[in-house]
Amino acid sequence: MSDCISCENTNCLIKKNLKNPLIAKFLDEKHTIKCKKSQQFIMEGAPAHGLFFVKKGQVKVVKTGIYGREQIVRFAHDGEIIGHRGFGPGKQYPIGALAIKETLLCNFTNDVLSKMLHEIPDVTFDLMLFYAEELNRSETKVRKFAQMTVREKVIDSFLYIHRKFGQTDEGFFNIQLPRKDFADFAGTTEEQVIRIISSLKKEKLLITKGKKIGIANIPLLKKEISEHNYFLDS
Amino acid sequence: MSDCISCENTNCLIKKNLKNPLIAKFLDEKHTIKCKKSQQFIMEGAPAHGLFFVKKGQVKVVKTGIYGREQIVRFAHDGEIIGHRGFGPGKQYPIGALAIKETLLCNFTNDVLSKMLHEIPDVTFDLMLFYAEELNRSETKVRKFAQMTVREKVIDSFLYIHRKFGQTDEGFFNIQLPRKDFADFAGTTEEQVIRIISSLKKEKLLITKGKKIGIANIPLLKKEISEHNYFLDS
DNA sequence: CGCTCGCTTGAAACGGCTCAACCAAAGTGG
DNA sequence: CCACTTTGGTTGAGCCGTTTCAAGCGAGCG
Repeated sequence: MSDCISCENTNCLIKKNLKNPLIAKFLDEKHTIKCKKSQQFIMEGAPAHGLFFVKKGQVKVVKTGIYGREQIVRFAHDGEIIGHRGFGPGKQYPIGALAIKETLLCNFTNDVLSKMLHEIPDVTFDLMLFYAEELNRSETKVRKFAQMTVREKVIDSFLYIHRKFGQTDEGFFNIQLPRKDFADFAGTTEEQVIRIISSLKKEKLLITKGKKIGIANIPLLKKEISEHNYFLDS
Repeated sequence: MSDCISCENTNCLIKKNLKNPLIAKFLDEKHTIKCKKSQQFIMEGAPAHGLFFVKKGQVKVVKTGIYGREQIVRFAHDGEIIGHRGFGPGKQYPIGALAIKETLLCNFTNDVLSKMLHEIPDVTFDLMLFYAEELNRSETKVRKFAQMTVREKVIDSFLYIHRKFGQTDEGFFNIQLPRKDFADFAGTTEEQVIRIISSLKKEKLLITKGKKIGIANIPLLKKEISEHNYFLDS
């Protein structure tokens, strides 16, 4: 079993409030779940049974859209929250979630969580701030999807992945994703992503080795999208 | 001055918690502001000085995007919150807001609000739920923008406006908006909106009279977008 | 060894945007 | 009160970016 005291995820909401004496009793009600690669642990539309924290691993959050087209909402790793949108009585999860690689999850049921939030205002406040930030990100994304060209959206996705997962010593992303996933995240097609990767390679902005992708020149790549876009973060 | 006790906006966060004895002292610190038509009361990028509630009126929330293109984030009317994304120390408003017609606003400064949230957990909890809902809406919108055709996006906007503002006895929207605003909301151009209005009129799904627009057949119009789209709300 | 899966490229078709001209209604000033 | 300007709405034509379809390639695996 995983205990929160020795956990290293300082960005975790629970970890932050660990000094609060009220929180201890809730920690006993936490479940730890182990997911294999590609295993789905939240089904879209299923009744919500609580909130997940990524203890260690990588997760993608997906949503089926029009024509059954898959949209990747976001990626998550250590310390991050998943399933927070299923919170509330009788709610269903509006998204699905699956492990990209072997992943350890902490789970609180809705009941436990609800009690915790009503008893510990600090946690509620932190969770509120988290929602507010997510909202920011999401609204920025709306703007991006509405106004960016496909090339810009793809570049933006690469920068997001790099910012979030970092790179290996060789300069490749610390996460393995098929081209299709980049497409589903950027909101375009696999072919477009491939074409753009090809041209970015020619422009010496990207490097690839098999399925692995890395950014060759971050400032220059950033410039590609920040030229006209005053300020977009996520 | 406007007092909350006689206020009719039962969906208002404050109104809901009015029975709470702790809330009274904060109400004295509320400011009431009157806005004329087209008057802007939140400037994008300005330091945030608090949260607004619409007491009575109609407001549009805008954001300048790429190439200075204006994006309408959402519309708001009686009882709704505006400027909630500027919450937090040293924050700036990420959006602008202006009155569509004469509007009455209630304003709490960040200081007052912050104290209130820390002292009254119920309000924090309600605000958290509000953020969660907004997040839902926003993420749905991401999906729409990513996958709908322009025609579908425009139809969807009309349904949103109708759902939110209702219609007059003659069957026109209870809000007056230029075509350009529909375009900025749906994420397209004025010309597209006009073309789609024209064809929807021919299909007997829409009626117009000058600038006024109304839906002739709601179920049929809904069917236009729900055909392939499993479930999209907002 | 042959099969499958993911990646890659080209060509064609489509949708949406831009530009430009035009019109109607409303507002303004002599 | 009429001519003039402005504002918002409307339509058509052409262009460009993106998607779709189709075919081919290479690596990995049973």
